[in-house]
Amino acid sequence: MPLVEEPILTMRDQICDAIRGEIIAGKLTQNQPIREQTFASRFGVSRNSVRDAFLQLSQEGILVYSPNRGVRVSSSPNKKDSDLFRRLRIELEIHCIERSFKHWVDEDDRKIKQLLETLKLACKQKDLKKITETDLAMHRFWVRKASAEFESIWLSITIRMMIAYSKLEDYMQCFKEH
Amino acid sequence: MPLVEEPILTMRDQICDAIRGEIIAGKLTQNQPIREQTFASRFGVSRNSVRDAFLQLSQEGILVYSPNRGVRVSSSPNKKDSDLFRRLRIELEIHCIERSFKHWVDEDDRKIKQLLETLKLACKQKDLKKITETDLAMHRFWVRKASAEFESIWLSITIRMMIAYSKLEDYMQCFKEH
DNA sequence: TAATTTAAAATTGTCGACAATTGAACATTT
DNA sequence: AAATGTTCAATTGTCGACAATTTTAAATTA
Repeated sequence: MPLVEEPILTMRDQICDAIRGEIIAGKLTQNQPIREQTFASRFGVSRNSVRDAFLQLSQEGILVYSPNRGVRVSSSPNKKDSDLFRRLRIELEIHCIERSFKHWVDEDDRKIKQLLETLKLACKQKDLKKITETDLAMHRFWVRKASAEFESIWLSITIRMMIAYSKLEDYMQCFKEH
Repeated sequence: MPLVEEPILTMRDQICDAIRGEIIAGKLTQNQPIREQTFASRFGVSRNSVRDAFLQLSQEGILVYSPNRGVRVSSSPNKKDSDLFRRLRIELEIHCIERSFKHWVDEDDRKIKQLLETLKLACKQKDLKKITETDLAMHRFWVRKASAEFESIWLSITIRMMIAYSKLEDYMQCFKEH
């Protein structure tokens, strides 16, 4: 039996992660409509599971849902909005760190250190896709550690920022904070 | 043709609103499991639509989802967490007000004034259910006016607060702010 | 009796089929 | 030609059925 309960990945979560990845990687452009059948065929599942994922991602804000018209990739927020998202995100993360500080164990430390190394390497290589992915994974790790309750809110906010910014400076800045 | 486009209410949205209402009204208690079939029968729809609503409410944080085990009403956050939620909520609402200020029209003013009257009355009668509902509707109104993008995040945060607090003082305090 | 195993019932997960809605191309009217 | 109406294909919405999983209850064993 594992010490820390690993979260069960549902089909829906897998599809969500895949779509998020494609959007962050820039494979899907802004306002592009996304069809249920396309992804159903790609993953070899029925439309129903894809539909679940679409609804979740809409709630998350990375997709925009219109009744009877399906979903499209949401457009990036303006400067003021993404500044707000950044503030909210930082406030949330600080809270999560404080909250999970006392439950911190060596295992976690190793995990974070490893992710930091990956991030450092990715920064040097200026591999934006990898930087984004690793950064997301790292922050997500300790937010989830604090509470699964926070994870969904945090993800909603962060994912919107990620649509907006694809600049290297932001990630350099993130180092400082760590 | 209406001047302002009214949002289309899907079956899913209707079910979500109903469940939110029941939770806020205290008909569903903390950690109580909720069955798909129960609500499917109640609304006269198939389990699929109810399932969609459950997933959305889980993403929102008012329900907690476990794979293969369904959903349960989430438990109320502790003091520190709900304080965080309150800060985030206020920051979001201020942003939304600033954002939508220039697009404000008389129609909106009337709507808000009317809601405020209802709220005042409810406060005098100490009708907690009605206070909560009206307060929610009012704030939601101008958040949505600012941007539908914000609405889901705002709702996630606010709904968590509402689970936590059912005190009158909070609502009296909200007056001051208006 | 307490612990374990087994069987059955309840519940969620997934699918394919069809209904309802939308969008686009084409035809009709003014 | 522009506006309106009509058909048809593509897409989403909903349903019922069955598979997979979990929970509950009963039976068995030590």
